[in-house]
Amino acid sequence: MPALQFDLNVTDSQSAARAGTITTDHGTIETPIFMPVGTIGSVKALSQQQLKEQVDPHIILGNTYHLYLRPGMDTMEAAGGLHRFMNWDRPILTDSGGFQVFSLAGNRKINEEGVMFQSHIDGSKHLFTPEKVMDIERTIGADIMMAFDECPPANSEYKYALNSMNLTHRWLDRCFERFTSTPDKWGHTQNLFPIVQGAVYHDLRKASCEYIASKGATGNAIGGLSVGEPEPVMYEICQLCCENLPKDKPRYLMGVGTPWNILEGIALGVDMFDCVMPTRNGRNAMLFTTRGIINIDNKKWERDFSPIDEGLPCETSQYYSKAYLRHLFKASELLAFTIASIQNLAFYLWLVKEARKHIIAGDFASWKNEMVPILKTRL
RNA sequence: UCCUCCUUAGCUCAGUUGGUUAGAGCAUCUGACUGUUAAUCAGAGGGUCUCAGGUUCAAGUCCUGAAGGGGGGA
Repeated sequence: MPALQFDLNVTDSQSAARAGTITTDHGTIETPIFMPVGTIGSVKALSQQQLKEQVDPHIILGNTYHLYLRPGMDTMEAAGGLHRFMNWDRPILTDSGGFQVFSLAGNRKINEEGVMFQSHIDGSKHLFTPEKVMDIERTIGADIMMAFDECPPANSEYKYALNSMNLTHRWLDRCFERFTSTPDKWGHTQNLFPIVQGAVYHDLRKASCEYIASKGATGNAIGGLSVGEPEPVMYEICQLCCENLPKDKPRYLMGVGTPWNILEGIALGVDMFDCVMPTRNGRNAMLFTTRGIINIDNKKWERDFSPIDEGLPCETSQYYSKAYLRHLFKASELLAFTIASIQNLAFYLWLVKEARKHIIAGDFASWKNEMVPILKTRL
């Protein structure tokens, strides 16, 4: 079965930004792309219909750790995979759960074999190995499966980062071994993306990129960023990684970020992004708009009956006023979460689409430099 | 027009045998949130302790009276 295909359409003349097309069995993805996070088989607060009609993302995320714990693989198997279970016919990418095992699980023991951890739901003990994670991601039916990695904190010392990176590389070998020896589970092609680690150390990052590139995967990810390091460091490491990863394969910067993080990432050569920020912050009353950031909880919006974001081509953003949305938040109405999530996701998708247009037009970098201060503005 | 209970933050209420600067929850306001354990978390503002006297070194707390309110009895 043909693997995922990446066609590089245009490269920006002013920066390392590029526009491409990823083709999967569940449809094409135009890059650069932002992928909404749907951890447990749902982009929180949105129905699949709302997601398609109001946000229209080419691809969404699911999470191995969360889906494995609930509903569990028996149900996933019986459902015929996540696409059928949630009735989503576009591509799905699954994070491997490495991030969760290290950031969430209370008790965990890591060794060469894998990670022993306790469920945050009922405290039950589980073992994740690279092989097991591959099996789970096969069963979920992800179009893009992420390798099982260790995500060390930003302030890791060199020795820890080195050992962690080497372990991630050895686990990567095992991921590929399992991946290549098992068939696509549900009739569509599945891909495995490896993840660069190495914390903030240049030599480690470079070595990791080379190792990851040697696997010849259909796409590559940059992990271990936006985990507490200063923004300039994040950009610096991101640039180093982009320069050392294959040009002809999509590059995925995991977990990033703010709207300006995304534009800066695109300028450095990143093609794919995901982040909980638009949905989580949206549920906490923070709106990302074409004019800047709004805390819709603030009293200043109490009688502002203008549309939520006049500059955004999204029906929901025009249909409801700021004052009404503020009222919904103040009254703890569930509709608030839906509207805010639609606004933020539609804005993120609009942002990467605009970026793509400007890359193709050849003026991405100068457009980006104009946009960043606007995106950071507090309204 | 007899008895009894109550009155403390916007709301509902804690406040010890009188003893630092009268507290909580909710509400309000303001932040935070980056491969989702998050409709979460943090901070701030807000009080003539119903009013008027009195006792005391010291009164939200004890005494007297008034006002408003709840309950009960002729």
